[in-house]
Amino acid sequence: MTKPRPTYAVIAKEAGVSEATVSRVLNGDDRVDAERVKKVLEVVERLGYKRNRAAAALASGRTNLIAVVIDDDLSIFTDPFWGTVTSGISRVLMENELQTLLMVTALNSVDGPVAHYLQGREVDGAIFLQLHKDALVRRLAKQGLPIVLTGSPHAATDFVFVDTDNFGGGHAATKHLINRGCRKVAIITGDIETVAGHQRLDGYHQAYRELGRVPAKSLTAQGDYSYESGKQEMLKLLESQPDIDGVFACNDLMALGAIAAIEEKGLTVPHDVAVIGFDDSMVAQTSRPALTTVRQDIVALGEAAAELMIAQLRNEPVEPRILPTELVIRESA
Amino acid sequence: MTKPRPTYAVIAKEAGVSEATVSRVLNGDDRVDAERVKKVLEVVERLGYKRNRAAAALASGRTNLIAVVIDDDLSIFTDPFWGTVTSGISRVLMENELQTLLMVTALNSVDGPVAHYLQGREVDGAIFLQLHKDALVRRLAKQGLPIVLTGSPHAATDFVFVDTDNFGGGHAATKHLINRGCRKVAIITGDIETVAGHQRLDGYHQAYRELGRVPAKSLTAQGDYSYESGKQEMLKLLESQPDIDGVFACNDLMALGAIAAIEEKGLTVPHDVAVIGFDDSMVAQTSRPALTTVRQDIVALGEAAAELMIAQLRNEPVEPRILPTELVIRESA
DNA sequence: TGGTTTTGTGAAATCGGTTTCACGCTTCGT
DNA sequence: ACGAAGCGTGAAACCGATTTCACAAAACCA
Repeated sequence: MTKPRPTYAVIAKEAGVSEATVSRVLNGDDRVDAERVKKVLEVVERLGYKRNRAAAALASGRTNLIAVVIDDDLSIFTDPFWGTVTSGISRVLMENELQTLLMVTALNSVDGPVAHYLQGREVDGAIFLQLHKDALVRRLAKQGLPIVLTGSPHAATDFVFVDTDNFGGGHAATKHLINRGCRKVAIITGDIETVAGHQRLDGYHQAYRELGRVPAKSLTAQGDYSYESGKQEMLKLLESQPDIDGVFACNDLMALGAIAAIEEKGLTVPHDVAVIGFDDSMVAQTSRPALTTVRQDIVALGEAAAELMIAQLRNEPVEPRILPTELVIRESA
Repeated sequence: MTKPRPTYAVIAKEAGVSEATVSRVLNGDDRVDAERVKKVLEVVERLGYKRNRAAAALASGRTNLIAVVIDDDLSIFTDPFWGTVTSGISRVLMENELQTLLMVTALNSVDGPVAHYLQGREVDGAIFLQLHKDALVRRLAKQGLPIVLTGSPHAATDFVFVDTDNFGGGHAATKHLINRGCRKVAIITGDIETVAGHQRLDGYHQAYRELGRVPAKSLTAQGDYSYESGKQEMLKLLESQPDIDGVFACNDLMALGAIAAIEEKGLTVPHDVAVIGFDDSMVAQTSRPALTTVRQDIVALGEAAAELMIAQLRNEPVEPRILPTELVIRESA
């Protein structure tokens, strides 16, 4: 019923060459007689040959597998972000004959099963989504495993990474609020611990600085990227400073929370207070008022990560990549 | 710098047994002398041995890889659903020493690279997200590849699948609307081609039937799961039948569209028209009014899929699994 | 007690590619 | 024109596990 798949032995015999030559042809070694190449390819085609990856991996030490590691802190359960990035990664890898090994796990320990797995040369490289405790990544890098991070690393390390231009996005958002006439622009940050969070805040400061002004400390509220936190922080801001007329929330969810808070206070968006979010997630398009927000191209982020990985595998020089953002103007600001 | 990882040869020598015995110990073969087992495990521990999967795969024919195949029709780019399912799958697989191979691709052809890959025994099984053209799946199944589908298959095949109780969800939603006093309940369906879409519609009909009534055909509008379609269909419904006082939209996005349409007509939700969605996605919690919706446990769906796959690999009997839904009552109905 | 079955074990074959190496032949430099 | 270098090629070693098979020792049976 299941006829055995052909092997090099069969192909070689059929084509009248050695197995070594078959291997050369199939791996694109160019110093093989053109006639033989043709012959081998013809046989391969005719027999519908498919290389056995396990055997190839064993012999060559290359698995053609790239791990995509996602820290399982529940964010994946509700945030479409990671799935989107991953799909971008996967597509590009696949185009380059690489497979995506997905690892969703709690990465707290430097010694968990994932760590073991990655150290075992079971994959040719690893792409980390979100920044994890450096320890593991650093160790893997030292072992020579090609690594790409999404999101800027904490310290000024020489890790290869891709990231959205958080600074530019924060700057553009704040600038837009100022340009449309806002005099007192607050910011609701996300987790300040993350580099992305800090960069968006820096962008906000920069926009103020360009005006020759410095935003009052009291205009900075710290949320945690949740709807609820956006609402609470906005309420607090408005109570202490009722004349706030613009808010940059560091993600869309908090922006929506902020809008809820503003309307609860009897004010309207954007007339009394203009609001800008970050991400251009699905909620931004469907909310009312529709949310003005900073769009980041998430698929492109994944694609860039994959491309950097591939470049590393080819021993090409690689530079970190910062992807531009785009301000999407809707109704809220 | 990189010290070579130990192999069976080393372990065997160190423990004073044969490689065959090492293999037996590490694969849980129980007919090995207890003393030797202990000795081998001790050496394995001491040397930090990690099995080389490529070699194991080559020798045994088992790869310990399970493919998760996602049809790349853009839905993944915006819908958190698939990422969530996948994370559930991945977690359970990993707990069982299986790895998740992610394949995001256009599956239209029965002959694309993915098809080749899956046919090449490069994975031990495949989990399909969304129902694809049966042809490929059927072929793979015939070849003996263990398969699990998420979502009910079209025909009454004997595929193993997991699905949400779409019928029950549709029924519960409609029932709730009727119970709260709605006299004329419309439905905005999703893609009627999909089984899930049909089942939700059936649930709606069943709820009516239990009242001894039959819903007018004109109360059924067909959307495509997008916000825009929900809005358009609702507008049309209200124009032809202004006395509609309840709507069951087959997903949250269309429910939000419907709400927008209703309010545009100068009516209020839920006072004039009550609205229920499906999914309990993030937008349901953050919309105003907060959306009453049918929650499906998406992570559980993934976990169930993985469990069914594992059962198949163990040659245990498997039954399709239908997961219950839960009506989450918020403000819109 | 003689013979048959069970049990634990190791030697060796095996999985299916990749890669090293040596060899013969062609090309090049002087 | 002669030795050196380069090129294409196949034989064979190799990657690191699993699995078959044969065998000795122990357990079982009548």
